[in-house]
Amino acid sequence: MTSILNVPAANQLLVELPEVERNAFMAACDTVELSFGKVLLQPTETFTHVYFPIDSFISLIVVIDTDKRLEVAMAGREGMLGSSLVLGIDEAPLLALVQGAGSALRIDAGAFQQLLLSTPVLHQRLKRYIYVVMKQLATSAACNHFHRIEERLARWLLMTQDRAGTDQLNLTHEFLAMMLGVRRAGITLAAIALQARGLIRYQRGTITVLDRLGLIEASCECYSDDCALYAKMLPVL
Amino acid sequence: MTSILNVPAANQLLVELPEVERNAFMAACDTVELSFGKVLLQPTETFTHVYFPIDSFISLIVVIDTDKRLEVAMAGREGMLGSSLVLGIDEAPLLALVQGAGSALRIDAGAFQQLLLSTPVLHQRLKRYIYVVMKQLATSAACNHFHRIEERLARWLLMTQDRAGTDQLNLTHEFLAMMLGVRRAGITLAAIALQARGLIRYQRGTITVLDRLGLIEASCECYSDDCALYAKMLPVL
DNA sequence: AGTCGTCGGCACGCTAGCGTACATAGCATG
DNA sequence: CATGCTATGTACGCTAGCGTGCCGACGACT
Repeated sequence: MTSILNVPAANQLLVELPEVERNAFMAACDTVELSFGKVLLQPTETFTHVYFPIDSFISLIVVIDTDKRLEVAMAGREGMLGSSLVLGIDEAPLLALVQGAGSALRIDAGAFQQLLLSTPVLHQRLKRYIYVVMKQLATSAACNHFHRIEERLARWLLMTQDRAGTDQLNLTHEFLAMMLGVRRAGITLAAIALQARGLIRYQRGTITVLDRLGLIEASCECYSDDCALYAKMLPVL
Repeated sequence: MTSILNVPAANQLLVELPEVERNAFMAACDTVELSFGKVLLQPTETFTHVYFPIDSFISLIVVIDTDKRLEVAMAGREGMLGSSLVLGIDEAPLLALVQGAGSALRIDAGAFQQLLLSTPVLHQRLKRYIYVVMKQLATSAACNHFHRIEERLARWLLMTQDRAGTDQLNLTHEFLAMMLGVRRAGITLAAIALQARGLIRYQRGTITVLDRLGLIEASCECYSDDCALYAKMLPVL
């Protein structure tokens, strides 16, 4: 268990807060464990809590027609689930699915909105985060449209690796297919190609990143662009 | 020229403001004419002004690789250009292109941020607008990925018609191709199909919507979904 | 009236990815 | 060790859309 003092630093949005804000935040939150596959929110559901992942991460998914799904954003230690509440809206826009098990800081939705009134630094930082997410959503739209499965897969693996903090990822082709909105067989082909290039290795539900730099080259620009934007808007001081 | 009293009602985000807020707003803004094709902002450029279209409308476009472009959002009388400033960020995330000539209310970026401090109703309304845009960006991502050109074209024409307020649209296939991120020839085929179904008629740069309801049926759900969300989050009282 | 640039129709072969189906192989479980 | 489930490999024909290039038609402008 992480010590109380370190916890706020574990989520990037919460680092470097002034003492007062940190204390107020810590008083209002608790730590929860998120288990893989858990649906935290269905679209249009009302937020009961806001989550700040520590070593867990969450997929945000657009659902069209039950069988047509597409991940459009990810929230791990660099982000949060519930940014709509920063805008004063308590309705979830997307399906939120726990994609990496682990812990997260959790705050009651009402308490969170209250808290924001007295924590201007945090508030400002979260607004910047929303901006980043918006731009990433726009980029994703173009990426999903223009880029090939192999590039998109590479990008997705990198994003996941960043959030999982390990080069071993527990993922099936089936799952990846849902995330990227493509056929399972399409993922298999792309994965074979990436493996042949020596960038990843995988077997029965486990993918290992072997060559991160190579994978970055194999991915579309969108990955680096996203990273650059985040670093620019939400620098870790 | 629209009368001063009516102007605030001309943009949907500005309707039903309390007297005080309306006056403060009117004092800070002026009316400008936007001409077709004008680039109001390049991505990463700094906002100098915020625009609230009256009968003009603006395309927000993701640019990847110069020749790969995709419209991801539209701002007409129902929206605004510069919502990032509501989040305190003065950087434009996307390319903003005037797609329909007409007039718009314009405010200096700094004055706008000042104004928001004393106009809570407007501020809240704009935050709701940002939420709507975010959800629309996510929907667009899925739409561009899953839906066929013909459906997307139908949707796009409907969205444009709503903002143009006329059933005659001045659009070339070339332009539409850029908006949807597809080939010009792809648009031609889709347009032929829609015309054959009696939903539209067109000739040399002009498209006329003949059967709006039919066009809604021909479009993907995304159109109605977007409309429904807007109506729910930003009702015109 | 003639000229010329723009707009739209169309056709070519090509690629990515689809839907589906079936076969193999790893792993857990009894 | 046998069984059975699940993950992966692969193959089939098919479709949407691509890149390109060419042609005709419209219409603005001299």
